[in-house]
Amino acid sequence: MGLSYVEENYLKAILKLSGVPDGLVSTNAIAAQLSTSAASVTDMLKKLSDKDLIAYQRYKGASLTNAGQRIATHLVRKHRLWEVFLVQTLGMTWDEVHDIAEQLEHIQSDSLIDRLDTFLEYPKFDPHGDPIPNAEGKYSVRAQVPLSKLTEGQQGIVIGVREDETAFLKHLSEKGLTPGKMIRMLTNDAYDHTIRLVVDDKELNLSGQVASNIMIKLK
Amino acid sequence: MGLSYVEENYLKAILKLSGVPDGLVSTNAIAAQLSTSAASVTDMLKKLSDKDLIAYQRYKGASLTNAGQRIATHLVRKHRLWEVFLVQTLGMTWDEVHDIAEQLEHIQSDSLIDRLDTFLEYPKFDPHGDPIPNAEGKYSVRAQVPLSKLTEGQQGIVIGVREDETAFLKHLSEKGLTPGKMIRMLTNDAYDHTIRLVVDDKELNLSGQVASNIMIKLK
DNA sequence: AATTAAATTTAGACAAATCTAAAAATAATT
DNA sequence: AATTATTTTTAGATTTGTCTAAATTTAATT
Repeated sequence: MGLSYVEENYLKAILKLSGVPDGLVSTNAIAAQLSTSAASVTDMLKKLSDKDLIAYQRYKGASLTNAGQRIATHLVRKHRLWEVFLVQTLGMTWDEVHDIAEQLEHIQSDSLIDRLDTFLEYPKFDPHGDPIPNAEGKYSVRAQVPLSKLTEGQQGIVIGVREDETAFLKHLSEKGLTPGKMIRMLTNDAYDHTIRLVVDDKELNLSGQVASNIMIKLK
Repeated sequence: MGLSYVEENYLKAILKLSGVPDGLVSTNAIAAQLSTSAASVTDMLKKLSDKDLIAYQRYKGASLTNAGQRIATHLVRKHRLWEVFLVQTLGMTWDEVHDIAEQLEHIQSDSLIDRLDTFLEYPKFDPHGDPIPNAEGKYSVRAQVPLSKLTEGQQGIVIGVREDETAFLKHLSEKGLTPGKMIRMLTNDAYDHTIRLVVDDKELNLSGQVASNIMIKLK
């Protein structure tokens, strides 16, 4: 028997939050990520622990087991392959595909995903610039740096963003900051974290906050 | 707020069973269709009736309201468009797509379905030969007759089947009876309902039961 | 028409996933 | 170290969809 939609979302959330400190993800962090209550998270952590998909200790936090990581990574693979399909094959825009892929990632069929991968010609990155794990769960890497780290005069290409909120992506689209765009840094003020840059021969201001979520491949 | 996965399946089941008598679908018929208990069906019928998606009278049966029919027809449209995608674009076989489409039909995004329809170039029939409702819910019709009605010497093309059980479809695939195939009737015994016909220059026997579920377009 | 059979509904219970409010454990501050 | 604040867990209730068993209604038979 497979996992429920909900269980899968918990595993994905834990994977997403696993980047931090010692790999232990807190109850509150998961609750925030999934917009649910801490009490609900505790219940589910027990359940996933019983299934040996996470290692969990009361009051300490949780981390994925190998089995849990395999499942979560496969979900990421499916999500990102579907995003490529939606943008590349169906012509949707960059900022409207996340919520649909969030549904499509739960479709159960390995044969379907293998064939989709083949049809799309084995893409390595999704439309937001994030790497797509292969069938064995391995990621490709690409040298990238947050836009906020660039110094005056440096140039590069937008390859992706770290957030996937629709509002944020729409905001960037309106400014012309979509993957593939060439940019050049004009001023990057170290004190008030305000940034000024050039895209498509137009000058643009950004907050340091926003800039730290835009990933650049240096030229 | 949209409907749940389960509610959608009930509406689809009622639509599927609506062909019969006076359009009233019985509790037991729905229970059999969905492999659930009659008691569960009764509960759900009340719920769908409260939402004005079906007209329901205790002990009498249920029928779809206009609103319910619209939703159910849209589900059928999504299911069949996805089947075309799976076969035509991803190269899956005729007999393995039903269960996957059963999941995909619940994905919520009108924009996605419109674009899929465009990408597939507005197909009118799915790989099993069933008509695909357009965005307004209208079906195309195609003159067709069950294989069991053909008389000796008549020829035609297989355009679809009535069943969608994987085992049944696999059985037909093995015999070479897939949509598009030209067939010619040899003998159709009115008494023991046994049929003999030619496909791909090979002779074949079929039971009347099986033949009545294979639809033919006469030449 | 009375009885039997079948279909349908009600009653009560259960599992999954969620919530709020209160209790317990851990972390931070004075 | 003692107190306060934060985080996490427990307790108990709720919703959705399901089930079995019993009661009721409708249909079929004798």
